[in-house]
Amino acid sequence: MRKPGRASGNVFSATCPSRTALELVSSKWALLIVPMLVDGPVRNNDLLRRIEGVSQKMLTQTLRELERNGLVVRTDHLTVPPHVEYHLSPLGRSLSEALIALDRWAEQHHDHLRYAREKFDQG
Amino acid sequence: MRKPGRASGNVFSATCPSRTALELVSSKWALLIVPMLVDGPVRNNDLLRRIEGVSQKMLTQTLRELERNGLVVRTDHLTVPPHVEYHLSPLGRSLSEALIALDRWAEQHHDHLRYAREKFDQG
DNA sequence: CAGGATCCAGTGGGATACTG
DNA sequence: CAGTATCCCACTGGATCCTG
Repeated sequence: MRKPGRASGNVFSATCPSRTALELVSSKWALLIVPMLVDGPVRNNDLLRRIEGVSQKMLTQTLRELERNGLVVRTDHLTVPPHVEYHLSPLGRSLSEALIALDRWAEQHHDHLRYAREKFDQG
Repeated sequence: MRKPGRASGNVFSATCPSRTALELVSSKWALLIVPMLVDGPVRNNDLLRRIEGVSQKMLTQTLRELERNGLVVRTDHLTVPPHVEYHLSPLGRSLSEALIALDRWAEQHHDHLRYAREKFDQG
C-alpha cells in the first residue's frame, strides 16, 4: 500500500479536493444520516425522530449538502401535506459501508474509551 | 445485521457514550492523525509538516485527546532538545482501519463529488 | 409535513508570543 | 523540539417564528 502523505492528491494535502470531501462525509450529522438511509427511503420527520439531538435546521442543511454532492437523492412526492423521501445514490451507498464501520467501531469500543479516560484523568 | 436506531446504546442515541466516541474519532484532525501513525512512531514536528493545514495548537489538542482515550501512546524520551514520539495503541490500530477506509473513499471519489456539485449548482 | 428566515450566544481554532 | 498561554474573531448551530 502507498504510504500516506507522500503523493499529492490525498487527504493530507490541504489544497486537494479530497480534503473537502472528507470533511463533508465526516461531518457530525452526515456520519449518522447516511447509515440511517441504507435500508431504503426515509422521510424527513423519521430522521428527525430517529437521530436524537439533530435539529430541523441541521438535518435539512446536511441533507442538502449530501444531495448537492451526489450522495443522497431527494424525492418530493408533490402532495399536500408534503411527502419528501431521501435515499442513497450508488455513490452514497459506497460511502455508507465506511461510515457504518466507523459507527460500529464507536458502539463496540466506547466503554473501552471511557475506561481509558477515567484512568488518564485520575492518574 | 441489526437495524440501526432500534436498540439503545448506539450512536443514534444522544445520551449514549458511543456518540461521544464517534465525535472524537471523527474529528477533523483525528481523521488525519490516526492514519498517519499506522507505519510506526511519528514525532510532533513530522505530523506538523505532513498534515498540511494543522496548527501546533490543534495537533497537540487532538493528540492529547486521543491519548486520553487510549488510542495513542505518547513517549517522551526526556532528552534535550525534546524528542517525543506518538504511536497507536492496539485500540487505536483497530480504529485506523475504519479511518483509512474513509480517507481512501474520499481520495477515490472526490472528483465524483465535485462533478455532482457543479451540476447541482448550475442546474 | 417539510423547511425557509432571522436573531444571537457560545466556541472552535488561528495568530502570536513565550518556556523548559 | 515540543509544547503552553493569551487574545480574539468568524462561524456554528440552537431557538423561535413563519409559509406553502
